[in-house]
Amino acid sequence: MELEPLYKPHGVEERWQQTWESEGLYRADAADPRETYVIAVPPPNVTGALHMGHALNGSIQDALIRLHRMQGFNTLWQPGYDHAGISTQAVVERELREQGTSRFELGREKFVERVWEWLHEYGGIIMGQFRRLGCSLDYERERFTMDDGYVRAVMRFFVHLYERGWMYRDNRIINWCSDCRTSISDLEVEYIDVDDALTYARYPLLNGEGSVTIATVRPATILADVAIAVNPDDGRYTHLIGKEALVPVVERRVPIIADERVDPSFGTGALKVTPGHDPTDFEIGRDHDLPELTVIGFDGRMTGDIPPEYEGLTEDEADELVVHWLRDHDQLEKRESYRHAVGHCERSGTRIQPLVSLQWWCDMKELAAPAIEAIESGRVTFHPQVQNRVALDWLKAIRPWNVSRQLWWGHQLPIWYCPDGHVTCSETEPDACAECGSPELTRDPDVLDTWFSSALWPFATLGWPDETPDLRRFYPGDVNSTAREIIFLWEARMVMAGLELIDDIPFHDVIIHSTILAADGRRMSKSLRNGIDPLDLIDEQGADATRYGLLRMSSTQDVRFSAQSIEEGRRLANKLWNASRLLLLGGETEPALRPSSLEERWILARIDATRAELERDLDAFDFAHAAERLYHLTFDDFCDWYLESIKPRLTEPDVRATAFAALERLLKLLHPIMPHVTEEIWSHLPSRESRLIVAPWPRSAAEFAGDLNALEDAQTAARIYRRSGVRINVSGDAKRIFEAVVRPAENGQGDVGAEQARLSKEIQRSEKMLANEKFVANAAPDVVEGERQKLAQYKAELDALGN
RNA sequence: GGGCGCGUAGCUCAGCGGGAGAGCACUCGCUUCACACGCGAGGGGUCGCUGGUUCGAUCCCAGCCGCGCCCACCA
Repeated sequence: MELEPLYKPHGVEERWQQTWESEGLYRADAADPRETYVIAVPPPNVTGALHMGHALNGSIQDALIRLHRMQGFNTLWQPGYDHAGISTQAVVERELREQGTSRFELGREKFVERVWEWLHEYGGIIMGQFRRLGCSLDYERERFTMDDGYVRAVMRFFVHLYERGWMYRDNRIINWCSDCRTSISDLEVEYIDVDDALTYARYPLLNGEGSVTIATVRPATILADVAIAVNPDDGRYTHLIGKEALVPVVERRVPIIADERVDPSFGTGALKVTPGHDPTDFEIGRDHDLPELTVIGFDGRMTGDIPPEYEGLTEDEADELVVHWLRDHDQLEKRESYRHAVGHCERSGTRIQPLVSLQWWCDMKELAAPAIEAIESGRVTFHPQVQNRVALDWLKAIRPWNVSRQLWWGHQLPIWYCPDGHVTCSETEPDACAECGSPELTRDPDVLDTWFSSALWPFATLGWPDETPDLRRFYPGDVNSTAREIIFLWEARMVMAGLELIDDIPFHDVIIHSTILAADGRRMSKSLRNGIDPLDLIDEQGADATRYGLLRMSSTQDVRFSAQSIEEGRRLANKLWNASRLLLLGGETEPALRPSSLEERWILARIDATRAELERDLDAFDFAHAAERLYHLTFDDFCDWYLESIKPRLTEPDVRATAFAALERLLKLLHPIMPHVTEEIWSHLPSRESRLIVAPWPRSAAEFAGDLNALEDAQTAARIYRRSGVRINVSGDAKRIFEAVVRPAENGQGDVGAEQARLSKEIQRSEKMLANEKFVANAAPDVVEGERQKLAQYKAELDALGN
């Protein structure tokens, strides 16, 4: 094969991806007795396409998987998809709308069929895109949160919780999205600052003169008022507690009650209580046994026991009408502009409507306790560590989870009702009501929150609830890597579910990776059009460059996308390619460790030291430093010093054999991050016993450790020569290296004076420090000793310059 | 309102108690027979501001200014 001077990833990468997969090298086998290393991929939405977050996370997980595969672990990287209830349903509904129909016209059964059809046609493309990134997932194991086995796991989980007594049905206030037409969990509500008007309305007091004024941003909800509440310690109002007031418009008599949840400093200090449409009011209402009136329906329009002119109005229209009424009746005190945070559905962007609704809830307290213990004891650790606290704070303040969704796409609740309203909970369809034996059963139409099934991912993908060999072998897993925003939605719930159902944590380490922001520092988003498609990067620069770049720019915090980092990766791939060409163009030689000189032992020591550092980096999930380290090992150590220094001797068989052996090790270290170019080069090397992807990770080479500083004399001589033009005396190995590395052309640009001045300055600084008695007395001995050595070094170099 | 984090070279970021670093960009010199997607040399920073601790502070502490994220039922 012709080795061109420019490495072209296109074609090469696809070829290796196909080879690796078709040779079964991604496969994990439960019968393989070696120690396991397991990662379950965060299942992407089945409707989605690869974005920057997936690409970074894929690079992270694949680096870990490939490292451990080479280290001899039985590695499993589990692939699959999430059915993504709301967004998938929304995608198909949009298509139906475009076709002039709707899911209601189709009916539930037909609609669900339609979703499956849509998915078969357009869904599930990301695994192909992960392949293009070079991700070594065991693709034959692909799972879907809606496949038959998985549905069984979800049903089992629900029934388990029901039987535990943690799953209950209750009329409570929920977050209603009138666009998605479903409730959503607290975690899916996004608070956005909104400019509203704060309306001050006078409520006349009954049996007496005067009125009490309340402030509200939602005048329409006045129609559902059932009380006025004041803080018991608010002296302005204590005399009113126990009295009654008249609600405007509907002229309802309501009590004035005391509750410490009322903030005296807000508005007038008097709160209109609307349990049907406000979470705080709902709590107050429950504690004071107040009725829960509803005046806004699931469609966002006015409804219920209201004056006829309000029926069917939108909330905004009703607001206006109420304000008119107040003005007409001289009960409008004032309106002022008011900016505050209002909950919106993070998916549709619609303003959340707090509504009282009959829903299924999961009490999380007892599930959370073992998860808290697991994190506090360190059995599960988040990286970076600060996230442990974040997760713990949430778990310790955990609230009931509204798990039912008013959708058609998802896992329908395993709940049946008989005509008498008895509840039967069963994994499979029951014949009769568990309580009264009635055969007339109706299944609850709701489906479960998507995250309910996601919580089972680490073990449902391995066959749970069956005791499969895979489950026994590959559970618990090792690592889970994900974005920060799903710590609560997913990570915490996987830990809870794993501990509850299998009595063991699902993984030991959770990597919370960077969010890659656009170059302008904002989130990448479709609407802002500031996103970058990772597939474009792969096409333009190659998967290796993309992987390297993403890891290089990653951090423990959010980062701006850096095109330069990807570019750096491309140059690294090209550099490796050309370094290999240098050796290969001289003909094949069997790799063998036969170092006969200082510089040869030195590069082996450098590679080994980098191996150890790299292992530490990856162990700490510090991918940026891992990438940086490999870059410098390749460019500086391997190419600029080692290859340059042995070039004149590249015809000697032992030098060549050693160089190939050193290159082998270099390729191995780089493979987890840049799998394709390394495998490609590897395939050109003589005597390959296996693919690089499954080649053994280099063992530590302690025998070369003593040669780590071996190059120093030659490096000092070269540096002085290049800067000053002065050739200082070196001998032996150092002289040979010097001659090989320094080119005659570099002569003539040196400036002796500048170099002398620089050294003199350093000497001055060092001498001043050492003359400080307090420094010598107080500083750590090794620091003082180090400073003395530096001074001696500077002086020696200055002497060498002929001073 | 509570919590967390960040402000270091033109850009993107490391460093986090003893000489201010990397990559890119910039300047200069090299058509060196692996690579000009290269090699060598260099310019560029009061390390957000103000105090404090220390022999010594970019690094620790306090306060301030600016930016970001998360959590939270203030109508």
